[in-house]
Amino acid sequence: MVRHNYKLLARAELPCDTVALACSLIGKILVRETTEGIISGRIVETEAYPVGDPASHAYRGMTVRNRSLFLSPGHAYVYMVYGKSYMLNVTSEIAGVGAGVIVRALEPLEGVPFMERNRGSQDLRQLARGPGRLSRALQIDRRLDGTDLCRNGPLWLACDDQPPAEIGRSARIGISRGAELMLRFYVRGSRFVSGPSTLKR
DNA sequence: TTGGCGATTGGCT
DNA sequence: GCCAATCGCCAAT
Repeated sequence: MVRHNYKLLARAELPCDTVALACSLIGKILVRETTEGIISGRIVETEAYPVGDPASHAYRGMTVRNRSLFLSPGHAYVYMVYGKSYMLNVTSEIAGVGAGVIVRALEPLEGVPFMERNRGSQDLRQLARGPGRLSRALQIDRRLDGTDLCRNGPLWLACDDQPPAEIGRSARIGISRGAELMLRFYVRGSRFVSGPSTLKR
């Protein structure tokens, strides 16, 4: 088994600006620690939901559901859509300002057998391709809402010395309001990126 | 209290 | 490619 060498990402390394953070998170590593072991993957796709964005859950202010979005940078905001899929976001902007970045896809690194079991599939490409699949693979649900991703714990962010990937930019997937904004970032050429092929160039 | 609607997915054509 | 499933949220009643 490949041994991966990475270290906890310091909060100071995270751009405060939402769009800058979305771009910066490409290539970083998401680490899930369970009692069974480690599951990790490299982030290959993100989307920014900045201040003033009509598609942002924070657009109409703080509610019981979205309050984690208003935490300081580097916290988890986890919510459910369509009654079945959990979405993981990394908060941005200073505390009190609601904004964040959704993590949409991972390239699996460690704990692939756990991911296969959690997803009920052995298709490596599909294990964490898409925000709902990613959460299922890493056992992410509302219990992890508000988690500090810049501290060792059940879920955290890491970086290694892998050279930066070539990053593509496009419109976001699956939204109606603010659909024209180019706020999606992804690794060009990665087969682990979600969405139609027209959004991978 | 209620009804419309998702930052999706998986199955079927 | 198309579409139903599924349920918590929240704006409007």
